Amino acid sequence: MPNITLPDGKKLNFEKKVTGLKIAEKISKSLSKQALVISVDGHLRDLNFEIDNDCSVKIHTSKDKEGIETIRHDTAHVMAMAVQELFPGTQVTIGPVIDDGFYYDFARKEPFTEEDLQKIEKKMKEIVERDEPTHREVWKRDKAVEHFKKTGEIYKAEIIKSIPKEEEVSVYFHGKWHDLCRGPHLLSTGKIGKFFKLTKLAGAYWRGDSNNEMLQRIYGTSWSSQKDLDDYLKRIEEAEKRDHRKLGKEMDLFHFREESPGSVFWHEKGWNLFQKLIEYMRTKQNIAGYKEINTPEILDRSLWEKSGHWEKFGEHMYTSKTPDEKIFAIKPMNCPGCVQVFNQGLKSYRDLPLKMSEFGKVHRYEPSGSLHGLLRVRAFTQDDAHIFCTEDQITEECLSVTNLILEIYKDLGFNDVILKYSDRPNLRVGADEIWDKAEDALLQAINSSKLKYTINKGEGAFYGPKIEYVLRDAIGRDWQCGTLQVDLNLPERLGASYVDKDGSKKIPVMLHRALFGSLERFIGILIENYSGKLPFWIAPLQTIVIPVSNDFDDYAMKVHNKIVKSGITSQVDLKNHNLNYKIREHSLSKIPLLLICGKKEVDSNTVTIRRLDSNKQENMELKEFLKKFSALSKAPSI
RNA sequence: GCCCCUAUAGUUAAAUGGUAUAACACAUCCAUGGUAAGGAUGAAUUUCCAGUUCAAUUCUGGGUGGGGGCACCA
Repeated sequence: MPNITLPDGKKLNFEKKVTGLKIAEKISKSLSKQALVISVDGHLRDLNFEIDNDCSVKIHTSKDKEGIETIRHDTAHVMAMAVQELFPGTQVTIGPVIDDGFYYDFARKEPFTEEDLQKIEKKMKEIVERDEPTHREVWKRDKAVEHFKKTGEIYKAEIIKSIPKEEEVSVYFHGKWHDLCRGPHLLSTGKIGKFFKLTKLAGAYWRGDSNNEMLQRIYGTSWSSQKDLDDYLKRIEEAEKRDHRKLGKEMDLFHFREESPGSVFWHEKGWNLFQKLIEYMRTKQNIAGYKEINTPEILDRSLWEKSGHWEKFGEHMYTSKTPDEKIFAIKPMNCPGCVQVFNQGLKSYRDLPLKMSEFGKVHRYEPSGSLHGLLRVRAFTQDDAHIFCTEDQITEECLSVTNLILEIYKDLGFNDVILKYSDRPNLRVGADEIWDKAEDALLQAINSSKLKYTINKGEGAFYGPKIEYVLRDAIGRDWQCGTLQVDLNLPERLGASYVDKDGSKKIPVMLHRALFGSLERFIGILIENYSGKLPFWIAPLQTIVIPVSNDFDDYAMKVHNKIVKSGITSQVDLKNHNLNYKIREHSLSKIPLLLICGKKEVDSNTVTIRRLDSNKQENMELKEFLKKFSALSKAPSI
């Protein structure tokens, strides 16, 4: 007779077979009400799953990840039910749980509309009201395939074929409606509650493969209380408010236009931010021993053929034919150009490691559907560098790249960084021994960095393993920015070599690295992270000087000129508006410092500071202000 | 690239088979002001190409861009 061990170690003994629900009832009335699913020896089961052996269990409520995910999974089922009731002939395919919600993919000729979503939601509420009971059946594979084929559910039949032989084929019923599903599920449709919302319509390929037909996906979210649902919707709204595309327009940083989709038109303020970041990086890299170079944007086709890009990357490359019929490519990467710089003159082992950096603007013909503001563009500037070194130097160089990245992210307010490590893919170049070495070296560097990391098996580049640096922003989103790749291929292809101690020619290892990745993308991330309120040292426009009335224009100009001389970006606002108006206007455009100048300031040779998001006034001598704030114009670590 | 949605002034929005409204921004004038919108006046617009129609910004088709996803991100 089953002996049930609870998470706190307590044991309960039952006379005969028992279900999760019974166990919950025995523990407490409130638990039996809140119980959603149960883990039995680590396997998630329905609450009416019959237990007849000794085991450990944990009963899940909406407070657990397992509980809330089951609610979402059930909501997906209820949605599919509603869709099939409203639109007979629609086929269901898959409907998994995702972060904060769920989706279900449907096959139907006519597209769903926004109004359909309302109808579906209404129908879902009806189904919740009907409180259809759930029950689970295990079917024979053949019977299941035949059944779903007969009912016109071709996709389901296909899914069954791909279920591993040793797994059961289970079918869940909610009332009469049923779906092939692994489960577990709640006891009835009423249990999901009413705190759900269908959020968006989308297309999605069957089995995620762009060669397959496109299905219609409906996304939704589902929670265990109205408050959680409201909080979630609020969170989405807040994230929309910090959208860099919106803020970029409002703050007059940049714009995009039809003539060049995916390329940025930088305005004065945005370009200032861009240049500040480059200046900052340049300083950091000089300190770290990099030599900055610059290589041509347009290079002859033959170089790209030699490097392998023509073949492997050709469809993403812009090309250009000259009047005399020569074909050039606009560089999609900086590496071949950099290797050519390395190739100038004989290099000795004493020159290694040789770190060459380049703020190189590259162009890639990205698929139109992937473009997204600054985050995915067709023309962007990489903070690129290539480190030529020996195999023995890989670990040390990787470690120093990692440290540099951490310093830089920290200066910019990102302290939460994780690594993604990708090792050898099936399709690759180079001998296994070299891969062994490269992977060991990278792993050593990762381990000594003490950062958390994940392994992406087989996801490395064809020419070598890589690390990707992922930072977490102020609202918990992860962004992959920096990357470090070991290249065992390109130096050889382009004939790079150095003279070793013994006088023999050797091929150097090349490390590709980028810290921000793309300046454009990083600026997008920065804007969203700070909601546009960038720290003083990096702000696109740091101060605006405002005279209290026109009588003080001269003094305001004088203050402005001194500020500009001290290296702080400043504007002076002499427009015909009153003080309140100007303060409101410039606060909304997120200028960190407003300097007010009136009679008081003129008489005492001071300025009155108003900081963004504060209504305090600080009066200080102009000299003191210049000293204090030009120091604050530097990055924290410089 | 694929699916769906979408395109009105500098921006954000409204309206209509008979060429369009508002707010903010902008310009001029008045007001010269002390920490988040002072007042008056003014100028300015239907994404492009076809089609239907007496008439298209509105309806239909297509192009292009934008948005949400999918795929892609070497």
